[in-house]
Amino acid sequence: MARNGEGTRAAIMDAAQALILEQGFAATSIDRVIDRAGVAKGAFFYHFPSKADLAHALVERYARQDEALLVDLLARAEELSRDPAQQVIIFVGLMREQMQSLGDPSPGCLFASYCYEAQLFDATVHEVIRGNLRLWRERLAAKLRQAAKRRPPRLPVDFDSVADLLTGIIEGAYILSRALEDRRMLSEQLLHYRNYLELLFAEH
Amino acid sequence: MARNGEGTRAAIMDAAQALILEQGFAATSIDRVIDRAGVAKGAFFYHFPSKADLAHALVERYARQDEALLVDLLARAEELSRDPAQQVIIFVGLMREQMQSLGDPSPGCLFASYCYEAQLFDATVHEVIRGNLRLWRERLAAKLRQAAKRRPPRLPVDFDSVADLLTGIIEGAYILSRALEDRRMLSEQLLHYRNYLELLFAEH
DNA sequence: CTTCCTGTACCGACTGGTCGGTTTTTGCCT
DNA sequence: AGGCAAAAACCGACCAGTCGGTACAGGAAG
Repeated sequence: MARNGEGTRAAIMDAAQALILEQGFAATSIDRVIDRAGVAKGAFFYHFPSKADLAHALVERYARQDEALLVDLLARAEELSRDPAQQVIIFVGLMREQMQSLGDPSPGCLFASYCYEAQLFDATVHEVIRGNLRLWRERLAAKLRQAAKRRPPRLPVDFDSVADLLTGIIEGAYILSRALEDRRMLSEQLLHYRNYLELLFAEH
Repeated sequence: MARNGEGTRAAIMDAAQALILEQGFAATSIDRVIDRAGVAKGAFFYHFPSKADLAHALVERYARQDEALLVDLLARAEELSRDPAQQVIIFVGLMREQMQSLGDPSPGCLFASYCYEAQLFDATVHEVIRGNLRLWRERLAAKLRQAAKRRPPRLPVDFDSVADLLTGIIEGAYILSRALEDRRMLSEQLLHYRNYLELLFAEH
């Protein structure tokens, strides 16, 4: 490995992802990516055969980080309580912590960015996104079903749908936080999801 | 007015909006817009001085339709019940009807599309979006405050934030419905918002 | 005559992508 | 230890095509 292969590759991907979240994939030219990353054009096409391959590499990396976050927070929540309902509520709290620790740049989700430029990406890219969304649904819905066994919810709900609601609220809050330039949006909106669960699984 | 000025203008805007929701603003070239609209390039630049002006005209039209929908559904909800809490719940139900009546193309919100290509638009465009989001917040929060006077919520909540939750859930559901190719997402997710309100304002 | 368009030809800037060549690191031979 | 070729990592000029936008002559409808 001459020089710093992985480092350069990561620098290109970091620059590209930041630019894509600011202005979308189509408007993010390779020239601007390599300018921001501080590398030449040859370096880009050494690491990525085409711009489409960059898109694919980015969504796969993002999906891996996303899955790792899910697994990590879920494991921590499971250690902090024995009650499944409490575990989900704690999980939401940990997500709020996570969201608040995000840096200055207006936050955004690469999945959502891709979804609003859907036609630019091939089926394999969309399959990565779909797979991750289904993973969140499955993991959370399983917990919710456990919770419902101990204490039936006060309203009849589809647990897959309640699980989807969390990711939906997060995606929606990203958009609101960008449009209204209010970074507290994420944690405020997640609080309502927590409220909803608490009311659903309230005793009596 | 020779020929059909407003008709051509609308045809261009319809074609552009459809393309933008499929692939984003940057990837939507003027050539493809006029091709889809069935007009010549001269016609485009007769109606719009630049592509940026098209973006502005589109967001303003979308905002007007959005505001009209809000006012209409709210008025209908107010006629269907005297209780403010019930009015909001009915309003959510009317929104679900509205969402289900949307046509075949995977639905999306122009505001969200613009937000994920934020840097391509000037401040006036973003101000239109912000204004509309704030309008929804104000109108809904006012209703929620009325509801809270009659029956205090079971959990302490910020009503502006609860109002934002509705738009947030809708935006999130748009993304989920696109990513998972499931058109029922919109109405399912809105049902949870309704549940949340019912639990918040439940008697006893 | 004005308004609303068509059609085509054109411009400079920028796009994704190619390519020949250069530098750096590594593994191997002596 | 020193030398050396090959592979890996990178550079930057260059290409064909597309982009937003201009220009303008002409035609159809009110």
